[in-house]
Amino acid sequence: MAHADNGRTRILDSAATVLRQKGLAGAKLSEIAKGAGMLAPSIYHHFPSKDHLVEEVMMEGIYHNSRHIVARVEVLGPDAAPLVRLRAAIVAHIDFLLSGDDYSSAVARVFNDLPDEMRRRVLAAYSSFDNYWRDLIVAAQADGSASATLDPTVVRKFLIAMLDSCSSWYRPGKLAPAQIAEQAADLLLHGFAGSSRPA
Amino acid sequence: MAHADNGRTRILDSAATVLRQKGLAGAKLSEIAKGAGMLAPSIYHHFPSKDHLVEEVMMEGIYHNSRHIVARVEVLGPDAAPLVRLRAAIVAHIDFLLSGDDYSSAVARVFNDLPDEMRRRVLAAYSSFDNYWRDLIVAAQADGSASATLDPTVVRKFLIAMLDSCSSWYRPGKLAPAQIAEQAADLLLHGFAGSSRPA
DNA sequence: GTCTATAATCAGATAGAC
DNA sequence: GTCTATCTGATTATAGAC
Repeated sequence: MAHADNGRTRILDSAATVLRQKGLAGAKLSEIAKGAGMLAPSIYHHFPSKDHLVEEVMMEGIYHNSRHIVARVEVLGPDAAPLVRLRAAIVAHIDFLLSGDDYSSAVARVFNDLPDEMRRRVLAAYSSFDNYWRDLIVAAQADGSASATLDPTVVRKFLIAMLDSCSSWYRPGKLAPAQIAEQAADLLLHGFAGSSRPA
Repeated sequence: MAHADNGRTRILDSAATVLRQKGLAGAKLSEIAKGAGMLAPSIYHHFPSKDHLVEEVMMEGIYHNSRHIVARVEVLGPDAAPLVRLRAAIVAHIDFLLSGDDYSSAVARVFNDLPDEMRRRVLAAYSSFDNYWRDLIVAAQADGSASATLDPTVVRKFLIAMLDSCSSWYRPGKLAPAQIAEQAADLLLHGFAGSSRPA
């Protein structure tokens, strides 16, 4: 299950790994092919172009990520307090990113470098998930447990940027992913100011 | 003063603009040259390679940015409360980024794509400025006005990632830079939770 | 389905005239 | 100091054998 052994999936897995590490322009087809145990031209038996391959990695990454986070939030049930749900989403997002999912890390790394038309399509696919974050944020404001003076869109942009940045600076050995996730949630929900914070 | 008219500076200005908009791989020498009113090979009269040119843009960007922020913080005087100084730094950083400085935006955009050796050098140049942020953070923790349970390094990474993200999603016409800056400072210092915040 | 050529393209870099 | 012309190298993509 971890490594599907058909060629197409091996190529996708390898592409996600290389894209995550090298970025869009740095991801050469020859290296992707090597990771899949074949040579570059063989990729064209499975994908019509590099762009198509990259786009499929992006779509997979979005799907992996959103499915994981939604599952971790919805297990709390719809009656959980909005802030509890939001915290769960934050922790799940970092957890997932740092637990090494190459697909979602690849999205975080190369999204801004995508060709315009492709970025539009990927963004469209992302929008339902974006709305999920937005709903979590707005729900907390609606029931009075979060600051209504903050713009929900700005909060979401800052939140996602902050969380996504982890994959570029996290190195195993110092803080564990779970600790970083807790710090992110504390910082976002309660802020840096204040000598202690509510439990 | 806005546009120095010697060739070398025109090339640097154009490179910063193109790097900011297109990223590292997307920034072609021909386009940089066009922005400077010349053709690609002429660049080599002023710079030995594209890498040298890019590195100089990065160094300028760091210098611009740090000088601006330090000035806006230090005008408060050393006796200002640490949190007041930190807030000033946050506001100044966003202000500067969104006010359209191409050099510092270029740094935020391409830093992660830089070749390894060059990224090390740029990071080294950045480290004194990094320490400046760190000192602001640690000072607030030391005098009890900020949470001591948060790791200063993690706070700094999250903070910078959040602020730098502005340049990729900000569009004139909605919230003004000053408003975004205020929201960033409120979110970071006081958090999203809480129905109101201290003045 | 993967391989060995090889084409087509493009961008960074160089040579040398003006 | 900038140009025209050209070289070099890398990379995506194709053709066709096995």
